[in-house]
Amino acid sequence: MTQKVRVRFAPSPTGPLHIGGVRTALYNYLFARKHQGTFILRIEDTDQTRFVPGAEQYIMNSLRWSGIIVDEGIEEGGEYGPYRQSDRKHLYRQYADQLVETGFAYYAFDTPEELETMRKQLEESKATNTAYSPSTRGGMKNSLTLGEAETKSILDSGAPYVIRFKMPENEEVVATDLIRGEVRVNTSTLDDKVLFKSDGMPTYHLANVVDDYLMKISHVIRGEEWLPSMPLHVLLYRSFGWQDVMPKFAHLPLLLKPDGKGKLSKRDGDRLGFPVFPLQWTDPTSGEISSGYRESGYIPEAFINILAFLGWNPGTEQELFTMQELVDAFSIEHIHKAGAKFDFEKAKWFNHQYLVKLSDAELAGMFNPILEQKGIFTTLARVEKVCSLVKERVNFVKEVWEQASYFFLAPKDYDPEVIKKRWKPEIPAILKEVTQLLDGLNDFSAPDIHEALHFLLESKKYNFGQVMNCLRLSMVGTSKGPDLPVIMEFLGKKEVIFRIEKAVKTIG
RNA sequence: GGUCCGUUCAUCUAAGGGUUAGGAUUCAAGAUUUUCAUUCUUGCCAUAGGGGUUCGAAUCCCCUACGGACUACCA
Repeated sequence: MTQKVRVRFAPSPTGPLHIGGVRTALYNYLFARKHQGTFILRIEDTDQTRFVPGAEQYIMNSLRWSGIIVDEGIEEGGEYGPYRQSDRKHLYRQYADQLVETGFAYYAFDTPEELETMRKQLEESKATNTAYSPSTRGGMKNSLTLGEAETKSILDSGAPYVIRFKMPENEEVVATDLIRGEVRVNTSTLDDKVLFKSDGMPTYHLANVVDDYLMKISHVIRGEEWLPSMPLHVLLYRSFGWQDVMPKFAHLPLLLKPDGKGKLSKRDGDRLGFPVFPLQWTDPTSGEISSGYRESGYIPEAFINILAFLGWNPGTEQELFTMQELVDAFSIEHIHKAGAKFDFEKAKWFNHQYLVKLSDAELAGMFNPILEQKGIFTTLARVEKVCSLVKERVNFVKEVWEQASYFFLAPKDYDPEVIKKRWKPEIPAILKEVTQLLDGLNDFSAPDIHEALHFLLESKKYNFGQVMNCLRLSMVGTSKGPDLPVIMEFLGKKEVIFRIEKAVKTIG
């Protein structure tokens, strides 16, 4: 790589960023870091009608939570700013003018109604290309058909106009995509795209090419939905005379809806049973709330790991990667060509792997607020102990409570299945013996409890599994959880005896 | 409709002319455990179809089917 790597993530702030967008940002970021390059965040807000308050901040917050660090952007600054296209408005006009002057673009004055009529007529006549194009522009109202004088007078009158790209006729455009190879398209299937809108703003196509040029972007890594416009962009670079510094293109496979059809979209919200947004989002107009990965209890590192593997793989059998490991392993060659469906089950597994790797103190720090919400205030040491005992059995922090409530509260009711299977008529008497035995222990520690229990049950030849399970039922309310003596040590002698007596009284 | 892109287990994917087509998740069974979970072992499950090229094809070529994207003065 001779040229310095500069890549950009260029979302449009029309709502919350969904996970496909985060993945695009991630791949750009990994590529930049891998090559000691620069990762730029550029906001593409040239469509004023689709402005959504809060969306821009949401995008920046999402990247930050994900651990994707922006080098140049609105908040970070940089030599190539501003990084919001609406703040660059004054820049684009001259480039559109340049193309008109050099004959690569022209003015068009057709009204929306006239365009609609043209399309209808073309459809009826079964034309293969129903667009504003070399074959149709001759019948429309534009500077090509009206002549210089009339064009000038319309322009001077202040009438609305757009600037369109003058698509060459019947020319084969060859463009190279780093993931898919050469893509060939004949310009006769393309159209005279609007470059500059009547509201004074550029369209995506113009702004994108101009900004990538001005910001010295080396690689354009974006979603596959842009593949069809790559030929147009290549032609724009050529028309500007920038072909020598044109960035390389890589079009990422799409993230698909898991239930089958189509690319994942913002509207999928929570319909599929999992979040499509990194952070929770409240729609500013409807007030509708969409859940986020952060609020659902995903660990950011796990979230990134999951996303990284949707469309890319390291070529080895390693699956758990830190961000730095992803940077080291990443390469565009290993990006898969086909779209990927999100696998919710595997996402849970990933989160479990990261949750288990958390230290007890870290997990306790995340679980303690939930405990306090339940009205339980205890020492951090005890919370850590509980976390260490249950973390293997949960996928999310919020599940810790379900697995650990009995450490803090005596069971209210007892699993009828377990009662039916284990609670025999002789049990209350045996538990009475157990109570006396435990009461006599000086050191109420797990090893001592363990030893005493074994001694009693073996010497009296009691059914080990039966008694232990009833004891567990008394402590936990069902047959689950870690080693029983460990639970009992945690609860303490007084509470243990209380729970045994309560169970005997309740179950009978 | 047109243009372009794609297609390996249910899902994410490996194998870039020669492997019993590998791994992971899910699911099932077993082991371990007083229980549940973890863990470990085992199992089930795939090259869309058809033609070529080749000694040999998941891999290269063509056709078909299916899927997707795009086709706005949206990005």
